[in-house]
Amino acid sequence: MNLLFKHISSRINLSDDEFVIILQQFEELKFSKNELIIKPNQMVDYKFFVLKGCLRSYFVDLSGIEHTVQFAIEDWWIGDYPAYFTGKKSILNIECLEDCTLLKVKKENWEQLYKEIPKLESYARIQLERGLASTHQKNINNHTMSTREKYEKFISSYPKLEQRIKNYHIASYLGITPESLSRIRKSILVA
Amino acid sequence: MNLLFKHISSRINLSDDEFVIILQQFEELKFSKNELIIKPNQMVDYKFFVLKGCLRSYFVDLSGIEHTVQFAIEDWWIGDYPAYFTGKKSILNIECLEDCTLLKVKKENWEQLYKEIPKLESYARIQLERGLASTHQKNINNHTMSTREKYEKFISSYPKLEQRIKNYHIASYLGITPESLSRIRKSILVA
DNA sequence: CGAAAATTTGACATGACTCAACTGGAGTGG
DNA sequence: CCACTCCAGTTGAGTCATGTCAAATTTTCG
Repeated sequence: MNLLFKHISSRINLSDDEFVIILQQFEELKFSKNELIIKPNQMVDYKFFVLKGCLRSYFVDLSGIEHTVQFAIEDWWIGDYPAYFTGKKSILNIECLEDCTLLKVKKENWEQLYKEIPKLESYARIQLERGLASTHQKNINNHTMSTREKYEKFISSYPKLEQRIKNYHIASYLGITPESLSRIRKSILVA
Repeated sequence: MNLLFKHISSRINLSDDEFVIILQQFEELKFSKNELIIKPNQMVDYKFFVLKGCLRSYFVDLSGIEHTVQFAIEDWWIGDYPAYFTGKKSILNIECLEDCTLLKVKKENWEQLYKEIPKLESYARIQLERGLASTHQKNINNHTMSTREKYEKFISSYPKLEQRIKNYHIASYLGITPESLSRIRKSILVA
């Protein structure tokens, strides 16, 4: 079964016919490992659903340091949401960490679907609510947990991700240096 | 003009009649300074719109330290969103920092309104999108900026808030101790 | 096998924390 | 009007986690 159908119909009731209408607005694209599917300073009026592969979004600060914002694997949405939602130029890079197969949809087409299939706006709202709740939780964890605890939480929350991702990307996601992560990993092994 | 009408109609077109229907689902409540309008471990199937006053939401970690998540003044929504969206028990306290006048709406009534006034779901989605975009931005700032820069950004972004709020609440929002904030303020004065 | 990439280790610097003490202002009661 | 208390904010000293920079080691992959 199509991963996107599964994803949407796990949140709202969706007929096969309706899904056909939805899928018509999507474009299936393949990208190679290391390719950047979004670069900073672009108009980003589209977002992606991952059918296969692994990606990360990150931004580069003034010192040239990369900060990973999000990872995505099969069954996840990914995009430059600040840009997508506000219409401003992109600030993120989105990079394929593996060869990827993605479904791309333009914002205007996606929002047009709200009119044809109103309950799709409920799906969108539910997704946003979950995103906001999890971002809130992540913020809370950021303030509450030690770096070590954040790392342990990350690998226990996303065991599938951890195996597919370099440690320095995890470090960049946790907001620490690879050296610090290495020391934390060592201290966990010893204990 | 009613602040809530102004808020909604700045995002979507809204007739007076429709607003009457919406307002019927709200309850106006007054609270005193220092009152907690939400405490942890409650069911929170409602949220608030601020007509007057100043509030903050915060949680208490295992060490007993308070972490301020959000401030709200006139024209802002506030609630325990993780609890509201997920249906789980609350984790936040929401405290009145001044005497407050609030509009309360229950989740089920609010969502019922989506059926009567479908474009209200667009309003909800737009609010969520902005919330998510600003939370993303806040996360980015957290990783990019020094504590001093975060403080300077806070007071320049919310000059009205700063005057109404104790420094130790700002410190708690920035995730630092009041002592550290004091030292940062001193270093800014000297420079 | 050999080169490049990823990870680990060491030495030192730094920013924030903790804990304790002190300052200054607002409000209160004698 | 003064003494007292409370609260917010400031200051000082010592500690610790993480950063930086450089080098060594291990892993990956053509």
